[in-house]
Amino acid sequence: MARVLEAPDGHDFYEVVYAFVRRVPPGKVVTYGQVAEMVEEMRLTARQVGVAMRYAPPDVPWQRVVGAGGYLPIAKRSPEAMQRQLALLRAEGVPFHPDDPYRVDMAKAQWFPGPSLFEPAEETR
DNA sequence: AGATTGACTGCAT
DNA sequence: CATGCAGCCAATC
Repeated sequence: MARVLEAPDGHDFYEVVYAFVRRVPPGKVVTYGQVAEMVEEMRLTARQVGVAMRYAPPDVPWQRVVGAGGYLPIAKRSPEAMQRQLALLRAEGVPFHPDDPYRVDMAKAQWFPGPSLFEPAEETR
């Protein structure tokens, strides 16, 4: 049976991940792997970020975290959640590939943080 | 303490 | 291009 991981208490890496994701501006996205790298000192893996997103508080824009290459890996686990994410992203104006409506155009939509995770976003070229 | 699971990823087939 | 699988780390049992 698939066990459900308990929601984190809130004093671990989850909070750091949430703080980072909250900085992703509307219309932009980051990848699970990217977030893991940003919090590199904590030795996170993309999977852990996924778990963190699953239990993300309401104020965290979880939909702005996508899979590598702009795909939505959540599709395998939960097609419904994928549809919701898709709708939210489109509503924000996130660009998708013209020939693949299920794939985010990372070249245009990927967001990169400033030098510090807590610094305001810097201009993305 | 060992096995299992999970909003992942990259390489192999 | 589609599947499969091992590696990744923390939480659970």
